[in-house]
Amino acid sequence: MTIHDVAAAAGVSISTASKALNNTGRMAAETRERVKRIAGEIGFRPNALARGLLSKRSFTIGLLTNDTYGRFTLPVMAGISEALVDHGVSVFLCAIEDDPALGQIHVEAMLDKQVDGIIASGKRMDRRLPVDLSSLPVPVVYAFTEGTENSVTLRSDDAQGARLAVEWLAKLGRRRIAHVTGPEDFFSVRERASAYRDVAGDVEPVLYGIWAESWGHEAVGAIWARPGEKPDAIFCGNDQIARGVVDALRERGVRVPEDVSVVGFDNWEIVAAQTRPPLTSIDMGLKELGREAGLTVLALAEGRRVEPGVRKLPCRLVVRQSCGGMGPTE
Amino acid sequence: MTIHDVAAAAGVSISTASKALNNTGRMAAETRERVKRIAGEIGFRPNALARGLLSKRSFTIGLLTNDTYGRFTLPVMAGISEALVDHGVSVFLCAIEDDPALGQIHVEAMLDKQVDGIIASGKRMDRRLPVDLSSLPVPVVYAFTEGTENSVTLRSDDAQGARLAVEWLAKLGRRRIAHVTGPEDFFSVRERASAYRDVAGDVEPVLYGIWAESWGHEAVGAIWARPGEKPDAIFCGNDQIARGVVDALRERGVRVPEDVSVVGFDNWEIVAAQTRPPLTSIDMGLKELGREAGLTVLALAEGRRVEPGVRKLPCRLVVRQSCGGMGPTE
DNA sequence: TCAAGTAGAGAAAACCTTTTCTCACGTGAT
DNA sequence: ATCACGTGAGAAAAGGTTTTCTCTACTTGA
Repeated sequence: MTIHDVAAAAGVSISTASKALNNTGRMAAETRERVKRIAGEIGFRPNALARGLLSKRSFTIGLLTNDTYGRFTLPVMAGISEALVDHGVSVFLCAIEDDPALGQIHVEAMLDKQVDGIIASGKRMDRRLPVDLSSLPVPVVYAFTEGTENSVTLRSDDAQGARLAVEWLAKLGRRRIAHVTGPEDFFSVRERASAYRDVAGDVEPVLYGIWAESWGHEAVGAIWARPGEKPDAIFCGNDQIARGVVDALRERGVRVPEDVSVVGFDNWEIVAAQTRPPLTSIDMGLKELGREAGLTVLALAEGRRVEPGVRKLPCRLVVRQSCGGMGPTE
Repeated sequence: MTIHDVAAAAGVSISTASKALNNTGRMAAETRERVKRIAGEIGFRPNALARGLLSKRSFTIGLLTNDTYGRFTLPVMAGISEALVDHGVSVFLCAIEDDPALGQIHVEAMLDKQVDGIIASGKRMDRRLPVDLSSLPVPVVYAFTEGTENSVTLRSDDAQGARLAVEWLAKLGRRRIAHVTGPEDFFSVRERASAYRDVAGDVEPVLYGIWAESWGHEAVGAIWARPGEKPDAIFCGNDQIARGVVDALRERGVRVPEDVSVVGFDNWEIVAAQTRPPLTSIDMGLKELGREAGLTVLALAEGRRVEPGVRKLPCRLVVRQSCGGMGPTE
């Protein structure tokens, strides 16, 4: 089923068939219509390989990630795919763990297949993928992972997200807002903590730990073991910690949200929705991040110029029940 | 950087260069070596599009899924990729939600790109993808989703998995084993329940509900509200339910695993490992499933014959701490 | 010394599509 | 009647690779 068959069936030459189908060239309107109709009838679909060979565009991009869980990559992937499917672009997903050799293999396989571009993603914004993408013959966009000098990098605005959370708590009348978060060596952690400090002041401490429920438990233990006034809100570094915090509070007889409001970060449905009460959380908009990354790499592939540098996309607050209050006012 | 360049640099014709690089044809060993060396030096990599155009093999396959979360698809994907990367095959991931139109678009895009085959996967083994793959010009393998008549379908052996769980509980001395599981209209649920019944007998009931922690809570409430003897073990339909069960038991002062052993299903790290105590669970071996699916579709693509029908892959028990006892004896 | 055979290497076709160039024919103007 | 021009359509090249066929020159055996 090639364009030869279409041409033969329509009684025209291959070139005429091609021009008819692509709406190019000059020809009688009747001819064009006839070719199109016949192509439709016999179900002709052009071979993308042949087309790509000539046009230097394969309508294919690669998504490289070391995020095994897919916690971050999957929403990003969904966004990319959603944005690009309309442009006829398909996406190679390459999970490379943290193996440089595997990364190299995948990158080479993609280059051989003439991908129009590569999006690099990861599980942590301040770490590089274990493979050098800085001098590839195709454009590269970094999404949710550290990019190289002069590259296009997309990330969520953690500071803005943190502010959103703390301001929401403040708006609900909370004054003693604590912050329980992940390891301090994460850039996101420092950024969120700093924004938290700006809005919440010095009333309560920042507790650094690990990204686990158990740490949320522990942190509540530590705070409530302390003499003096207790916090009336806890802003958590992610939803898992928040879940640990909520569970620990409940076990200790502290009511959420009546006595203490809790906000999580990530809006990881599976955690946030299953917590009792369900968590109000900050959504990093990973799908939008993916969409932007997809459109950006496409623009670069088409030769359009894109300003290099880091672009931060806004987070948004998702209100559930762990804070009390009504929906967001904005 | 094409084979032209290699030929020119080596002072041979294109055909000789090609034959040298592919270890085909007749030529002086010295010539072959020289061409190879030069190709390596100038970093020549053959254009897969041109190669595919001729060979009718694109070394590309598609993974179609409607599993948005990626809970099931991601491990399957990892297995596929792991198995196929050695063969130079890259994988298009297409998330089609439950949208037939979107599915159609993705399938057509993949066919245009001349994929060598398609693997269909889903979030539920007894449901079809919302797109008909029964008469495609490329081989199709179904993994963790219902296939069509005469297709190759891979699934996990839920009955065997359930037996594994219940036998483990029995081996630990548990005699009153209850089963709290998901909606009865799931095939897996019925299969697991039936295997449970075979091994555990009629001592305790099967409680059907939904796939959520809250149902685990509720179920414990219902069981403990009942007069008479309580179960000494609960086999749960998935890890989320198991987590709800464990939490509910703890809240009620029932000790896990001392008083009641709990086994989950899915071995979803993020749930199983964060539960207190961490869940012993049944792993469906999704990565192996993916690996098998990958190798199978590759075999079909290469024209090798594969027996159609349903192939069940074994589950395995992953021991953590929610049952007591030591590691598995087998 | 000549015929037959073989090793080594190149020419050309094929894969499928797009695009540029060329050509034939008909129309309108002079 | 001749010229210029526009219209419609086909021929051919290009893209990068593989594969089959062809050709030359040399080796071997008689």
